[in-house]
Amino acid sequence: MSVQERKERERAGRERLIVATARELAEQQGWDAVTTRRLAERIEYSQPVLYSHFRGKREIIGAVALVGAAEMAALLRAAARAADGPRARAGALARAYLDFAERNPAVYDAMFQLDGGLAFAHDDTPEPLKDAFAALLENLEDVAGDGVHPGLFTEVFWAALHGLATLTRAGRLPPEETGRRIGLLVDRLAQV
Amino acid sequence: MSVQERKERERAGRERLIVATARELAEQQGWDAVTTRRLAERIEYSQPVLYSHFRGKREIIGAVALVGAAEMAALLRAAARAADGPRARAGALARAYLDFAERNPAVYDAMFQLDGGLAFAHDDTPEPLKDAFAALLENLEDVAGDGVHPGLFTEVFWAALHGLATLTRAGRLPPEETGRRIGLLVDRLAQV
DNA sequence: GATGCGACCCTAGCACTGCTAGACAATCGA
DNA sequence: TCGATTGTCTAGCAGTGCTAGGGTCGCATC
Repeated sequence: MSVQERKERERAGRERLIVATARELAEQQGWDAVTTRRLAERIEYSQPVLYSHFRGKREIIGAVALVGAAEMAALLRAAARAADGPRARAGALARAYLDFAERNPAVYDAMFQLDGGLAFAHDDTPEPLKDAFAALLENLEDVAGDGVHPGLFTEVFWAALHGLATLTRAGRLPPEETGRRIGLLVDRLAQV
Repeated sequence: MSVQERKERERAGRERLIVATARELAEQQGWDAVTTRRLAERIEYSQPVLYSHFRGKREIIGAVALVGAAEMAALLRAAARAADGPRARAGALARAYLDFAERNPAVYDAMFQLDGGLAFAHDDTPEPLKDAFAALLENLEDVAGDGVHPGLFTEVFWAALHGLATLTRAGRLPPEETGRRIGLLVDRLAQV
């Protein structure tokens, strides 16, 4: 029995290694550089080993996305905790969100740009994703305004942040003004 | 001389055919299905012909993006013209934008999601892209509010629309509520 | 401790991708 | 009519995600 447990531990460890290596490689050289061959070489196994853990490259991207979502949720909550008052919390949340996207572009891509084969906005949405949304929601409901559904407000707020994040990263928006854009956004969206 | 002119006309026509076919194929089966082989087969030429018009697949995507930008700019202006008053114009603009993204997902991807090798937010940004932004700007400056730079306001407004468009299309946001999200967004962002 | 079995992993290969070199044919100017 | 140039195609390269099959290792059993 203990032999089997050890094997499972080793398997789980190797799976984490795959995900961490994929993330690392993606951050270093972009997702295009994350090929199954290169990934296999870095973890010092052959390609087929990857497929004994994941159905394919898509699932690996999805796994990176889940890890990233958990990380982001924690960062968002920490940023919100450090702020005083609902409005300041909203601002801190927005800055933390864009900061995460800027510091972890590959992970952010895995979460929202690439196809990681993950379900969204459904009952079977993976927990880390729902939790990341919850981290936004619980810190925004106080500024949604009267008569506005907090969930809907959070969706709009999130979409705006997502737009800023992706357009900035793709070179569509000059990054120097990010701070002012956040200021304007929070100023207008957040009520009292 | 007229022979040369005819040849240039034919070349230009074939180039338009390539772009239109790429767009069509992408809308039908997604950009992944737009391979140089399939594209060449559809235009009834061999692959290398594509490379006599474009440096590579990237440039073809970029060409589709430019056509799309021109189309979008026209649609945005038409929608804005049909509305009465600054605020209603902003609303109409937002609906037209999301409508375009929903009706032409592949073109929208070419413009903002994929790498078409286009320069943005620079002096050498292609005219159609600058013009599409201008179409937003000229219909939003009246609702930017006092003391707010219209360009900055347009960027934020645009980012929010872009976020809604991409998250909705990727299944991250349920599409049923799109109308209410637009309502909330315009209601908060637009100042009288 | 030997043995048979099963889990595990690797080599090799498939069909596909974007892209290009070089041969060939059609068209043009003289 | 002939030579040169332009244009196009066939064939092939290196690389992609993914998989079938064989072989080797470590384990549970006798």
